[in-house]
Amino acid sequence: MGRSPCCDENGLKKGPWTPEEDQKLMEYIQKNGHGSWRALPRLAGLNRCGKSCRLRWTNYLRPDIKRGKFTQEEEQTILQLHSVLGNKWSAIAKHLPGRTDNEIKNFWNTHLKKKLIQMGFDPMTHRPRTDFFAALPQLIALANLRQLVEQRPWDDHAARIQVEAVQAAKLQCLQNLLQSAASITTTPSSSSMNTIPSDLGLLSPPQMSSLSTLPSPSFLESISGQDMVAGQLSDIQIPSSFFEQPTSNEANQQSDFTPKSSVEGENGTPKMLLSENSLPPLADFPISNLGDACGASSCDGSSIQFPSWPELFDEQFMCEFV
DNA sequence: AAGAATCCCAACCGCAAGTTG
DNA sequence: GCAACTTGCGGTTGGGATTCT
Repeated sequence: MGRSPCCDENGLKKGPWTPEEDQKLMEYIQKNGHGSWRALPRLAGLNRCGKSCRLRWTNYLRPDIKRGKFTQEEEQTILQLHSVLGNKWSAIAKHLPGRTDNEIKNFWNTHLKKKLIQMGFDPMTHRPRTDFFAALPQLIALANLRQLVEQRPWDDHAARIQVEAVQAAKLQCLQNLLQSAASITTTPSSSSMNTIPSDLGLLSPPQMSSLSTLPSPSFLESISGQDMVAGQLSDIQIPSSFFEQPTSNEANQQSDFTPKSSVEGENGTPKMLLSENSLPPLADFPISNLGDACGASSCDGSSIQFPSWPELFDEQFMCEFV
């Protein structure tokens, strides 16, 4: 179970701070500074561990702390900094005077992250989500709901959503297969024909451009009927990096967003990562789950089971693609 | 009105980096 | 160089508040 909690030692108090404790801590620090946090509780007459005192001070009692709702400007700043720095909350907090890393982290986890996901963006990369199909059932359900509300028969617009979705699913699948083929030529010992490792490299830019009809935020916006996703868009601005090709700096940052275990092979040699000029991976979507209400993210680095060719591609589609 | 579900955030946990002797 | 100690950081959680059914 790991080491025992520091505050369990000597029966030190845990949990919410009382106003009396706050008062003691504040008075002591204002008088003497915090000095050694470990020694502070004893000197201040508090039955807490130093760590608890430090957190209470830095996250709550510090006089320069700004409380209350985050402003639009702060929200914008957090989004921009997060797109560059990732989950470096303390670094982000340095750019927001009066805000603590904990507060920013909470705000991110409870508000901004959800907004980005709802808008179809990957909150870690700040780029359009590649597992958009995970949200497809919800989108279709919403389209249905809208139809019910308006008491109208299923209209062309909603039908078009389904057509586009199927088309995009096919493109997605095709890309996976192309990746598979590429991996076979480069890694002969790789997995079986029907199991595509999701950490493969990407298609080259020309190949990618041929798949550029895959869903984008504008697509999401278009299928929203101007009121579904657009409602979310109205109160949040899209970070400037969303539709740009990644810069080399961004590519370097990628390692911050990716758990080391999924980046490095067992012997520590790096597996194929995003190339500097590539778009984000499109292969994270488990096709076999199409139509299921999936979780918020499917970027789990696991393998993807593929259905057989005939199930997915009719001749007409292949002709269109070719 | 009441119970269930969800949201929110203060606080905790544990790891890693930095410091000291 | 090394071990012990301290501090900082990011992820996670418990439980109160709020909303939904």
